[in-house]
Amino acid sequence: MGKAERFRAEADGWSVGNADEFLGLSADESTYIEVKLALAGLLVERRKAASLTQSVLARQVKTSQSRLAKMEHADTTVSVDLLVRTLLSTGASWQDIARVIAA
Amino acid sequence: MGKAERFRAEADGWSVGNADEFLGLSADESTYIEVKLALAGLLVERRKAASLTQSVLARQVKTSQSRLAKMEHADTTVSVDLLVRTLLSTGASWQDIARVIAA
DNA sequence: TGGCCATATGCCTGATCTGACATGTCGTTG
DNA sequence: CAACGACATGTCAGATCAGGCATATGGCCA
Repeated sequence: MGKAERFRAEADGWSVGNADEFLGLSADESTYIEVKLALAGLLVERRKAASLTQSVLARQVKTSQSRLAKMEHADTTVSVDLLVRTLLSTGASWQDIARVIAA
Repeated sequence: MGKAERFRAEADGWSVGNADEFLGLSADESTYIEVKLALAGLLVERRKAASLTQSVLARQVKTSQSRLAKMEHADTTVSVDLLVRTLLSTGASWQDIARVIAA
């Protein structure tokens, strides 16, 4: 990743749709980012639904508020791995995960 | 991870179902492993469907035969991240991914 | 049996990720 | 405006992962 950084800035605000050809991202790269964004979105959604602050949720899932903030923005320093593990520890099921990934 | 290693031995042969309480795995841990196994399975499936050897596919997706072998076994040194990226670069869509994760 | 091919495993090195702290921004409220 | 709470961002040490070489194992067939 790296080109993804420039992309991220634009992606803010959760403009859901097509990341696509913003700047020479291959189809695979943008799909990968979209998956991350989808997972990040689910995380925010779940936290809000439970009306928790980032700090509180962070404590519950054993990470820091700052990392959680990065997860919610699909920061480039956050892997799909971390997102999946964190979602699961918030009680999400793999069906929940599949659902958001399925667009 | 770590407990997961012992688990892996049993998981071989793709006994799909419940990894569950094999040895003190929390629900989250086993769900995480099941997701990995599902993705790994899809990878094998796709490779076989294209009748490629690990070496050939490895070259195509720019990795090594050994790492690909580990991916197909959901080895503990392989992350969900790598599995997802590799699947995408074999041409899988995120729907394909969602489908297998959804059990 | 020996050679060959496909796959699996061990291991090391460099790359990337994770957690956490410190600090910054923004919005609200007294 | 000052103080506060919630969220965002920069940074870095330590942890984990990725790539790939070397080698091992397991068919298969002459």
